[in-house]
Amino acid sequence: MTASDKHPDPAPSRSDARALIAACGGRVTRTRIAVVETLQASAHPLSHDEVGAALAAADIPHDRVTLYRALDWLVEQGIGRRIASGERAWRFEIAHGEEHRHAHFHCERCGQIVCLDDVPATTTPPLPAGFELDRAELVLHGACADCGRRHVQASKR
Amino acid sequence: MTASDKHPDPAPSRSDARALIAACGGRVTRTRIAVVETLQASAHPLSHDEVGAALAAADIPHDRVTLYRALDWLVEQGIGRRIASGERAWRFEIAHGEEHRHAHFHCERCGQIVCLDDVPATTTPPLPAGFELDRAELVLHGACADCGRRHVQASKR
DNA sequence: TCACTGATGCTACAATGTTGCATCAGCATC
DNA sequence: GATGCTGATGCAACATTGTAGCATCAGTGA
Repeated sequence: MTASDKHPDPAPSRSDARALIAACGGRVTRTRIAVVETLQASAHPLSHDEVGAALAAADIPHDRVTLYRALDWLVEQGIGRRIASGERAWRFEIAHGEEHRHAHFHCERCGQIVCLDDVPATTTPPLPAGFELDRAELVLHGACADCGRRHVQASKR
Repeated sequence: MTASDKHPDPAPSRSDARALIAACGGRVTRTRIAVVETLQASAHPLSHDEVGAALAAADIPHDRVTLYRALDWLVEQGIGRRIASGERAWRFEIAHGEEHRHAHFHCERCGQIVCLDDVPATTTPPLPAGFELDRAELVLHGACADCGRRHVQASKR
């Protein structure tokens, strides 16, 4: 993986993950460190399953339920963010503060989720009286560059 | 249910539902008619489960799988629209054309989804090169008027 | 090193959605 | 109105995603 694959904001490192977790008052465990590092190293939000696969690839033993709980804990602490991708499963990414809340693009051909760092998800729409806005989620659906290209080529044949 | 509870656009009626289904070349069946009428009569998107409950209340026999297939078919034909509410289950509403595509509000206290007819979901954001936009989904999360009020009252005590 | 307690790793279960297949019923035709 | 074709239905089984309960393990402070 190259630097350009990574999220632009933080330079992920083992000590960063440990510090991040410890700062929240949680225990610094193998699973949590690995989950944070996996999310930090990914350019796009990962599903629970993808995080699990990454841990397995790194030979880090883990349990499905523990992973759910670790991800939930990260979201609860504000370290992580949960995204409804439009598919059934949640996806998770590292939170970079409210001001960095961005829209996501969901490719309906390959299922990939891409962060649109330039497209803010925060809006101040006219809500009915009495409604309180907590956060906005903007998900764009379509075809990513790779899939769109493949589709054009296929239809040309 | 009063008129103000209903979606503003079409005046739902049995013949409407039949015509809508027949116009797509599909067979006009008991289940499909009931599903279309249920969605038309609702002011907000319904989950599969809620549609099933409505059919049960109307004494219309139906199967869970048939309901899934009927809803899928409606979406496929452009009669219905599928919404990822942020919870695990899909929700469905009657589609009123692309120009009526609107944002939705998800109340995190009562789980209700409200259509924000005045807030368009369509945007033309700056996408990376090669990306093709199909549709945008904007979901706002927070507390609806009822829940927000209850919360304020509870915290005053 | 020890004790406390939060985190983990099991099993079991719930909710939501899908697949395969035999049967039924809508619709066109006669 | 009777008939046949085929799409729609109903049922059982299964897949995926997420949650609950509980015994055990391990991080952390003393």
